[in-house]
Amino acid sequence: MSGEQGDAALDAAPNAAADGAGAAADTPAPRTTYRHGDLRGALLAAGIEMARRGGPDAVVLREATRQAGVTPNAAYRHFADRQALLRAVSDAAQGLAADAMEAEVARAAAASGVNTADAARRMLRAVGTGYLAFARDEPGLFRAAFSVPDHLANSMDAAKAGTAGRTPFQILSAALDAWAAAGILPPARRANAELYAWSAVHGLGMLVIDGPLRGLSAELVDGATVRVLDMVERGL
Amino acid sequence: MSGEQGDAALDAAPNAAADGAGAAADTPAPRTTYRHGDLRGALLAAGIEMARRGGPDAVVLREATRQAGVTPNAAYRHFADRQALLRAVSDAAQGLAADAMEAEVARAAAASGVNTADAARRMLRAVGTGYLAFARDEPGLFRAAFSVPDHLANSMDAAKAGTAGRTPFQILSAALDAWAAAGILPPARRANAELYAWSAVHGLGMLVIDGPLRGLSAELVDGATVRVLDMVERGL
DNA sequence: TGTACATCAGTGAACGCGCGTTCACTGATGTAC
DNA sequence: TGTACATCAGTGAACGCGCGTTCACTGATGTAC
Repeated sequence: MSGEQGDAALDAAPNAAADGAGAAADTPAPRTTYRHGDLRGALLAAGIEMARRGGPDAVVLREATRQAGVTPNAAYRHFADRQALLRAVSDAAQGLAADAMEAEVARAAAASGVNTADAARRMLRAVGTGYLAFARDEPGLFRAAFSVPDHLANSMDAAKAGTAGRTPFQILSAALDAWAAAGILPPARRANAELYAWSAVHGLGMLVIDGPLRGLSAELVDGATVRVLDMVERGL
Repeated sequence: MSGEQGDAALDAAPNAAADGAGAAADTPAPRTTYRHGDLRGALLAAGIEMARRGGPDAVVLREATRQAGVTPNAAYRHFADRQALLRAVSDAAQGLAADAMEAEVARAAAASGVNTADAARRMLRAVGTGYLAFARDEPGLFRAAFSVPDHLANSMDAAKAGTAGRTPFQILSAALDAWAAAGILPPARRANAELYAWSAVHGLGMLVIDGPLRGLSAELVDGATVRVLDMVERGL
C-alpha cells in the first residue's frame, strides 16, 4: 500500500510527476514498440493528472489508458481494478504533499537561529504552511491524497506499523518530536498531538477548497493560515 | 439557494426528514392518484436518504424518482437538474447539522450556571461537540452538507448577505459573539474567528470520517474532540 | 551462436449497466364564465 | 350549478454516453539448452 510510494512519479519534483513519468503521458503519441515500456508509470501519471484537475472522482481508468495510448483492458496488467489505481494515485499525491511540506521545512530551517525551541516552533509552522500551500495550489491532488474513501489503513496505524516513507503524518510527527525534545511540549501532551494539529490545518484546507468557505479571498486565507497556526501553537 | 432551507424536511427532528417528508419515500408503494401530492418533498427525502448512505456522490436523480414511484423525467418539474437536487439536499443536510448543534447547545445551556464567561465557553464547546457528533453519526450527510463542490455562495458571504436561517455558520457566529460579549474574546480577535474555530473541528471530522484517520477508535476520537476544543479555547 | 519455448504485455471486441436529459404526449385539476 | 378550458404534473419512450470489466487472442521478449 504505502510501499507504492517509491514510484518514479514521487522521486521527482512536484510537477515533474505529471509531465514525464514514463513515456507518453498526456499526448497519445502512437507507440512504435509493441510493449509500452512503462505502462504502469504512464497510467499512474495520467491518474495523477486527472486527480489534479478534478480530484479523486475524476480518476477514470479508461481515460488513463487512452492517455497512455493503450487498450482499456491493458490497465489490468498493472492494476487489479480502478480502486487500485486510485490508491496508487492517492499515495503519490500524499508523496507530493510531503514534498511541499519538506520544501517549506527546509526553507524554515535555513532561516532558523540556534535556539532549539524557536527552531522547533518554526518547523511546525512550516509543516502547516506547506500543507496548506499544497491544498491551495493543488486542491485536486489534496483531495486525492486525504479524502479517498476506503483507502486502507489510516495514517496512525501505518505509522505505528513502521511503514517506511516520508508521509505527511510522519513529517508532522517529527516536528512534534522536535517540540518535545526542545521542552516546549510536555510529555503528557505529546500523545496524539498529531491529531489536534492536523485537524486545524486540514479543516482550513478543506473548508477553503471544497467546503462552505470556497472562494474566500486569498488575503483572508493567508490571514487564516497564520491565525490557525497561532492557535495551534498556543493550544498545544 | 439557502432559501430552500425552509423545506418541510428541515423543520422536523433529524430523523423525521428521511422517513416521512411527503408521501411515499423509500417504499415505491404504487400511487393511487395521478398527482403525487408532494413529489418535490419525496425526491428531496430520497436524496437525503441517499446522501446519508453514501455522501453527495450517491445522490442519483433517477433513483430518487424510483423511490418516489415516478417516471425519471418527472423530477424535472421540481428540480432544474441533478445539481439543483443536490443543492437542496446539501441545504437540508446543513439544516440537520444545525439541529444537532442546537440540541447540544440547548443541553449545555440547561446545565450552565450564572457566570456569563463560563456559559459562553460552554456554548462554544457545545457547538463544536454537536458539529462533530453530527459528523460521526451522519458522515454521509456531513459530507453532503460541507463538501459539495460548486455549491454556490460560501458561508461567510451568505452570512454577510443577511440570508436568514439558522445555519451552522450562524450558530458558530452566535457563540463567538457570546464570547465577545462576555469579554473573553478581545474585539481585535473577534474578526473571522469563525474560520479558526471551524477549521479545527471540521478538520477533525473530515480526517476521521473520510480521511487518513478513518477507522480511528471511538475512544481516540472522543479524546481528540475534547483536546481539539481545548486547543481552540486556549488558542482563540 | 542458434533455436525452441514459456512468459506475459498488449489487442480487439464485446458485455451489461445506469446515468442525465429531451421529446411529444396525456390525464387530472381547478378556475372563469 | 354546470361546463369549457387553460394549466401543468406526470407518462412513455428514447437518446447518447462512458464507464468498469471480461473474454479469447496475438505478438514480442528473453531465457534454457
